Amino acid sequence: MIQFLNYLNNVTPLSDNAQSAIISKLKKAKYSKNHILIKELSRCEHLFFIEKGLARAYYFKDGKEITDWFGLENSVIGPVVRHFPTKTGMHSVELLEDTTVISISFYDLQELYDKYHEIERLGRLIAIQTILVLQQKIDAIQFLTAKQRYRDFIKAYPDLLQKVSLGYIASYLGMNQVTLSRIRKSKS
Amino acid sequence: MIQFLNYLNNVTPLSDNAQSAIISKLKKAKYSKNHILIKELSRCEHLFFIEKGLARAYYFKDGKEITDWFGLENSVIGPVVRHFPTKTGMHSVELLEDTTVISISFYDLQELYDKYHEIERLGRLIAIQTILVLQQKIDAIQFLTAKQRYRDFIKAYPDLLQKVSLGYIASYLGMNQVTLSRIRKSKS
DNA sequence: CGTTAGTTTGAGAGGACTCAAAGTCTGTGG
DNA sequence: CCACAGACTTTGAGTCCTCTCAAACTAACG
Repeated sequence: MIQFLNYLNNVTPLSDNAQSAIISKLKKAKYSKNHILIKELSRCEHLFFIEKGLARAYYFKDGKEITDWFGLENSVIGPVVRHFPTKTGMHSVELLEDTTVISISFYDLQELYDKYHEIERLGRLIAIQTILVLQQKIDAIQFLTAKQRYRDFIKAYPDLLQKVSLGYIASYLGMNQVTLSRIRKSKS
Repeated sequence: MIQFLNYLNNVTPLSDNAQSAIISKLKKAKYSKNHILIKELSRCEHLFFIEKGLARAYYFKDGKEITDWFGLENSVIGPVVRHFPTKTGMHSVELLEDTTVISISFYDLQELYDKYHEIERLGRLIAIQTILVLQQKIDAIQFLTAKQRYRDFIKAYPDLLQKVSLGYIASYLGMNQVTLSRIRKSKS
């Protein structure tokens, strides 16, 4: 569990009290590749932390699957992607490798928010980090060409290229899979 | 100031204590049209609430001005747009009408966060609202055509059309001003 | 090996952009 | 009260990026 606490302390330092309160609510679990960790994100009752492994969030848009988010090790699912109902429909999270996750129920989380001011702060700061990520994403979609977005992606996640199929990356980058293939070919 | 408190209470109900603590830190001011309310957002020391009037946030991208955000009455500047340094450079807020704003310094705000758990929660919830707005924006840019985005804009802000010049709206919607002009013409 | 998922390639279409010029509106000064 | 400068909007022509549809490959797995 130490890894998760490190992650949290890195956002904002927590007291020993708060830390052990958090620990008492955590559960660890291991799932294998292709497991659907979350069927319907908006109805998911838990927040997850990926200790080891890899995940992706996706949904359907006009019959096509859109990958929204990649969950590398040491990332949190819940605050990061939309965990609110959308008209778009199902938003799911699938594991792309054997993965160890740590979870806490939203019920317990809410209780911790109520009880510990500092945990509430933690939540605020994580939300703000998410805002920054989304703003960067907006900039990328709005101003960069498909080629530039792909290049940035390679820089940011060099190892994902091997692990993840082209189609997932293409939809993540907001472009057609065919387009990505051509871009990759034309490498330069 | 009651209007601002209503706004806040609407996000999450605040105790009388917290409310009067907030009130004691607020300042009201009135500025006229074209006034630059914030020169450099990332260095701005205050959070603003628009009680009456209209504002826009903008920045420069490759020499062109991009409008990022419109501040209608009852909206907050600070958490809503990026108030963090960006490589992009200057991010400013300009008033488009004579405007009454209520402000609080970030220093005081931090103090309130420290002192009142419930205000920290308020901050968290406002951040989450912002996340939702940004996700909608991403969906719009990524999946809707320029025409559709314009239509949605008209629905969402019907009165802004009269008040704001085309160029601002175009960049807000992530399209060329010339394109917007054609779209508007082709109405349907 | 055959079946299926995933990737590449080709041809053609369309949306949005750029550059450029013409029109329109608005406010100020003569 | 008119005229003109400056700002904003419209229109035209041409280009490019990305998409779609379709078909050919390739790789992986049972």
